[in-house]
Amino acid sequence: MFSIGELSKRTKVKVPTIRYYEEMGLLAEAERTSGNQRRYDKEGLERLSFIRHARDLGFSIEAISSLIELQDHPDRSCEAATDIAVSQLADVRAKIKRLKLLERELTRISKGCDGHGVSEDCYVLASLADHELCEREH
Amino acid sequence: MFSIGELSKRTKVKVPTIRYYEEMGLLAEAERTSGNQRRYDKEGLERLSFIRHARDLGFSIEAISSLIELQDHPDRSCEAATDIAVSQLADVRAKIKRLKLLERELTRISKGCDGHGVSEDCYVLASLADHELCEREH
DNA sequence: GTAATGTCTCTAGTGACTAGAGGTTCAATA
DNA sequence: TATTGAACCTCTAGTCACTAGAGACATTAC
Repeated sequence: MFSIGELSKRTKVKVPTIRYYEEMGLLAEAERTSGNQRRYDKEGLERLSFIRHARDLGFSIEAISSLIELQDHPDRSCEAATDIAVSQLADVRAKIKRLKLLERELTRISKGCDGHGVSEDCYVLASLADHELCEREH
Repeated sequence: MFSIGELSKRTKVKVPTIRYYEEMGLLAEAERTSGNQRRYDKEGLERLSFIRHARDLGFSIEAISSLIELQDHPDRSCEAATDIAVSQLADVRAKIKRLKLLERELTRISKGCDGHGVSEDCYVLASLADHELCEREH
């Protein structure tokens, strides 16, 4: 059994975040010492690692809730889990797509001014003021 | 002179968002009718278009504030403006990089399970539980 | 026994909005 | 001119996933 600080060190999840996950129902309520401090075991550690990893991959708290629910019922179909992963993947791909358009536009805009002039003639400011100056929709 | 609803239509920025921008100091306080309703002119329209475009490109409210400050002083050096744009570009590139790693990992994970089994054997869930199953850091 | 560190709960703040309540004003029609 | 209905006003609170800080209590090392 170890403290919340120890759990934090092992999982690299900050202490207040652990408490937050408990409040959100992602982590079961921890056992307490006689002095009301939380104590964790291997199971708590594994669950938090799971959450941490899923968060790192960009899953929402809600999605992680569903995944944990499935984990707790090993006999259920895992269709929902793959659905969540696939939708998360689609999300990531959409974000990449959009960011690439932005990158293109920002690169163009940045190159338009070397920063040595005055604001009145700045291509960066002009570009932002006038969408027409953009190469394409973004 | 036109109403906030009209401004909203022309810029595609929602009405409460316009009020929010005013509160944040991005938009000057609008003139009011005798009945206390906001009225805008061409200048307000142009400024909001500027904000909208910058937000679309992912600039933060704070960054936009600085850009507007520069816009209002046409004689100042525009170095700060190009700095902001360049740093925004770096930001976008960093995000793309990270998302590509995620995409790779999520693709691999998604392919590992067709969703027809039970949760106990699900590769998606196993991957999330065990970071070691990942190809690389993400 | 004491001191330092860790932990507790609670409230409030972050960014960029969005939603809703309850009331007022405007513009178009009868 | 009177009425209606849409648009507008302010204010508060909610979103997401935390993060920060205050003030009090517990644990651990010496």
